[in-house]
Amino acid sequence: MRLEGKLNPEQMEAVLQTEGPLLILAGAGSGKTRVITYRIAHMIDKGISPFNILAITFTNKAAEEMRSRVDDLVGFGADSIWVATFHSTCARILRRHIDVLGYDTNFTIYDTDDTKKVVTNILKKNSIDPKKFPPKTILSVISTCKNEMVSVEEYASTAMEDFEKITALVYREYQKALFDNNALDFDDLLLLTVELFKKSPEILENYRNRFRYILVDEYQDTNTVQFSFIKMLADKYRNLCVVGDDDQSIYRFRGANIRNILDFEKNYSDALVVKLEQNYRSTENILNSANAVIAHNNNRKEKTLWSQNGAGTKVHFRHFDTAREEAQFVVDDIYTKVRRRDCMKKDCAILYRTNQQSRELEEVLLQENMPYNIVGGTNFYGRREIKDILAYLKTIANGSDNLNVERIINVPKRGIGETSLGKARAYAENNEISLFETLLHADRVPTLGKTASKMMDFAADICVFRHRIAENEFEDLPELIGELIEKIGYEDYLFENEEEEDARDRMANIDELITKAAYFEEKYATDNPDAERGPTLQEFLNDVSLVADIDDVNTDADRILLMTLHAAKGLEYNHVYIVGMEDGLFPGDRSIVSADYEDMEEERRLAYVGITRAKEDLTLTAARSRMIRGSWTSYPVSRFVREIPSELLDSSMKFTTNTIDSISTVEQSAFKPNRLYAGYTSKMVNKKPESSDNNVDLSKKPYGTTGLLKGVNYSKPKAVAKPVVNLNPGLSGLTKGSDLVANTSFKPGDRVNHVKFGDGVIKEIDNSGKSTYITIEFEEYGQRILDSRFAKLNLI
DNA sequence: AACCTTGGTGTTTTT
DNA sequence: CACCAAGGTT
Repeated sequence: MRLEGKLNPEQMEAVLQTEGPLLILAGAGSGKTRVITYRIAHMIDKGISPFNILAITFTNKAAEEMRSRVDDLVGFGADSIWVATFHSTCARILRRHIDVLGYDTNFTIYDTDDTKKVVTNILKKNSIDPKKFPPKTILSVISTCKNEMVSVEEYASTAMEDFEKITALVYREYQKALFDNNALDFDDLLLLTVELFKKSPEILENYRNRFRYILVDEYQDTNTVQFSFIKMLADKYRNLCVVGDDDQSIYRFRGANIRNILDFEKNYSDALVVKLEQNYRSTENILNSANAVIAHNNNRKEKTLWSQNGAGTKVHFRHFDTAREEAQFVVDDIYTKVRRRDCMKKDCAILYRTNQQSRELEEVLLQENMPYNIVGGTNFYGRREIKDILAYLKTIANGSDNLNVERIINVPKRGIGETSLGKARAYAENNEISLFETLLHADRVPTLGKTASKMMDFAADICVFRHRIAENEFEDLPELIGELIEKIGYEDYLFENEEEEDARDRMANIDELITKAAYFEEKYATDNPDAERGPTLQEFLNDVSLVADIDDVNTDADRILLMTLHAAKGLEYNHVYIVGMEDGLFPGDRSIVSADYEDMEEERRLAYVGITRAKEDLTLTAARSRMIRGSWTSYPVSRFVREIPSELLDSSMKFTTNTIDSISTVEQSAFKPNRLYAGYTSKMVNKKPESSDNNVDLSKKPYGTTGLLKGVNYSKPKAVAKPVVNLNPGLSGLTKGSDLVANTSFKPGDRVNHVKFGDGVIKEIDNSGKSTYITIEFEEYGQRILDSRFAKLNLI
């Protein structure tokens, strides 16, 4: 392979340095991916076995791209390089060895939804008020602990305040619950791998010898446990190359430790440091704008990015009255460019700070008939029907996973309600067995009655699938999923319980899941050409649990792409629009009021990332008011816009100076440091901007919001209140409704009092149906038919 | 047991 | 606004 003429001197230096610790500080657009791929290709050229190379990327998409580009360069062998994300790398390692830590290798990976349910259950069990101690907050503390490798004991020993003590308690029970369910959260994947390495030096040695050459991309976004993982692996051969840009560190909120990159030279004193400062991506106006913004940060490695791409057009800034007008402008602008053949739709990206901002844009795009793709937001794998089917598959794969069993036990409806489930749950706990095990032998659970057989039928169905998988009876994953849906009657269930249109949409989603499974089979066959079998169910579930939104984006289709600034990292587009450039939105109000200046610096880095995504053309927009959380809110123009020198800006706004004084008085008045929110709402500004006449009905879209999504009710069975009148004098308290029917002590002609309808006379008692229905003529409410199981009646 | 309505609440970004 | 949990109704 020839390197001459393909790389600049710094890039060349990085590529040729294959041994020892190496830090590549790669500015935005400086040809980072090119350096990485050439470096790997060069290593293989030199005779290093691809089998000994580990490359960690941030997303699966980046991994795939890296592999295919190395493949293009070397022509063969690239498929034996281990290229994967931190999380999937650890998941793969743990699938082999986690039994060392007492877990079973068929563990389930819990997503944020799942972990929130676990914590909510723990709070309930301990009668802790979720209002005072929100699960989300507790979880974020637990996550921080895990990222920082702080064990339950360590955290508990330092816990002083109430919140910390509660969190310590929940942390302990949470970890136990995950263990009992044989489940891991995202952070566990990293943490337990490090623990595994500590516990078993042989296993560590094994991987050290395999991964003699390690490369980590996006190093600025690694956290402490990831650092530890890498360090353990790299310590023997010390061939560690890390690539990153401290100015693009945007994941502090999830534990990324910028010191990892800033202190790399301290940790590896013999490290070679290469700086890539020539930008090949953007025009000078765009690059200089980015440089000007990021220069306002203090905590950074000094560097100056330069470009030879020519000045290009200025950066555009447009200010609108409403978010709707802003969206309309962006869509019209793209439409005009596309019509003039300046670019294709897929050359355009619209970026925003928060996912909810996509809604307004989506409405306009639909209205204008512009094809688009939204990255993330309402996650495909978060949809109810997908979670249901996956919960079945996870139950088939891992019988200890109580959470997923609870999700599906009555979906589709099997007549197993909260009361019976509560009994089974209690039995499982008392006997220290899993819920699934209990269901399998539900006849041993006292007082379940007929529900026991329903439970056993359910458990038996699952067992049949397990057995058939073990016997290799399924051709492939799509066949397995197809038969599962058939067996449980999921399609009928959807159509019986929902509007036809909604049910159809959900089935379309399930078809999509089956398509993904088929695609996974295909990819597996390509990646493992010598494999004698297809992928296992676990491997599929692994993959599904660890996809990032961005991984699924189809870049071939000619569509406008919409995504958050975070999702855009690592990507580039000819035409970039960043919407919602408002102080309060971007930077977010939290970072504005925060006492920690790092919060604002991280927002600024995010702005830097956004700006540097643009190659030719960058447009920034803002709205004077927009609907946020149901009320109209106004924010001033973002400081990041004002940090761009005016000579680089083509602006509709009159800047007098680049200070806060250039904002109108009304907007300035919003800047009260002691207020939680930096904006003001419709109560303060009496303006309700236009709406409606060209509104697109979003409710027609699939997975509309209201009424469709029903969570599983995990509420603890509460003590049953004594009925006003014991309808069944033979039994004390309430039992199953059907038992009451025969013994009802009312008869036609009786005068009764109803708790809500007042007094009345019984006209008729009908017990031909599944319950007893009492027809009563009320004095004030007229004739009513009440169900004897629930009606609270007093004989008078 | 299942459904529907109400009310209270929270808010970035994501593997 | 939009989501969820709790409570009431059939």
